[in-house]
Amino acid sequence: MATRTAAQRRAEARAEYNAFLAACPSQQLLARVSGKWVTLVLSALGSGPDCDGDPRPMRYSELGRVLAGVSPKMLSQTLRSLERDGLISRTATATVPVTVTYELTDLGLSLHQTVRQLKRWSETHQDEVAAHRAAFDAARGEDPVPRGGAQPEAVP
Amino acid sequence: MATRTAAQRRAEARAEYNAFLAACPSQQLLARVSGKWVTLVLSALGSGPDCDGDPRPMRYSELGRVLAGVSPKMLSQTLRSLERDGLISRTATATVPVTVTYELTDLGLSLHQTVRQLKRWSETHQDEVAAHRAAFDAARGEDPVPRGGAQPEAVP
DNA sequence: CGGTATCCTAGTAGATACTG
DNA sequence: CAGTATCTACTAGGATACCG
Repeated sequence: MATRTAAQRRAEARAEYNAFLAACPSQQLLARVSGKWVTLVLSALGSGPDCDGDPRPMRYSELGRVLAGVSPKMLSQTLRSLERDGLISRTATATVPVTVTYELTDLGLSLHQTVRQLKRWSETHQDEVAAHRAAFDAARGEDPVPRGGAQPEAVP
Repeated sequence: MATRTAAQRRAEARAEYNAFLAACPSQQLLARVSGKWVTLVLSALGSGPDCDGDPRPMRYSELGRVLAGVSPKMLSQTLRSLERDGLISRTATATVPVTVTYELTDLGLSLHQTVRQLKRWSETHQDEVAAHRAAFDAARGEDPVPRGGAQPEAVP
């Protein structure tokens, strides 16, 4: 029969939607960039260790020092995924001990520029957001007036 | 004594770094924007249900229909966090049944513009990334030459 | 030095059911 | 219609130990 429950209809819709989400370039980019260390690696390679210089290649251990507290696993994983997407290039020199450097590609550099735009927005508006957030929290804490939805019941 | 293990030093560094990360506006923004439904809500409110119109207010259930497959919980949660940050505004009209509409604020609109920049980048470069990715995977699959690190052992 | 392999935890997304 | 409450599942992130 053609009758479906709401849950079934949602499940079907979700199945279709997954294809859309998977195909949607901006969602993919967000998934790539939203990793905890991705933007930090990008910044380090794009603006030097001091975050306000020129792009330059860096070694694995140097990145590990700049991104304080990163575990070897996450650093490896992040670098590998960025390399996979052609955003950074990896160069191994057969010295002893082996020397490996990472560097932004042109593609990675262009992404870094775009991310800087986002960074600029957040720097410009961070206090606005903070103010809204504080106001919102204060309103909910001190004046819990019902806003149409259910409100947590006060002590009887 | 002042001697610390590598793990202890990393832990300390991480503790300091957390403050930096928490304070870093761009990281905060990314955390805010990288939620699965955040950008979709932003797009829906910023470009209409067809994703290529003008910004206009939408109702809860309308958003639920446009963002196919979203559960009421996630929709609520996403809308609430966006409202908290002052990116959208919520308006409840005391009709029966109650009518609630959501709308981008100026702040939310400006963020939407910025996110569109990111979207543009991903649309421009998505095939480059895909090509790199394919090449990388092919190289690893067909020519597993050791690149300095350990390679997964073949069957003995 | 530059990683990989293994195990573990904690936060986030989703299903389901219920309320004003 | 517009949510809230509760439970479960998944996976990103991290600690640890070890190899080339």
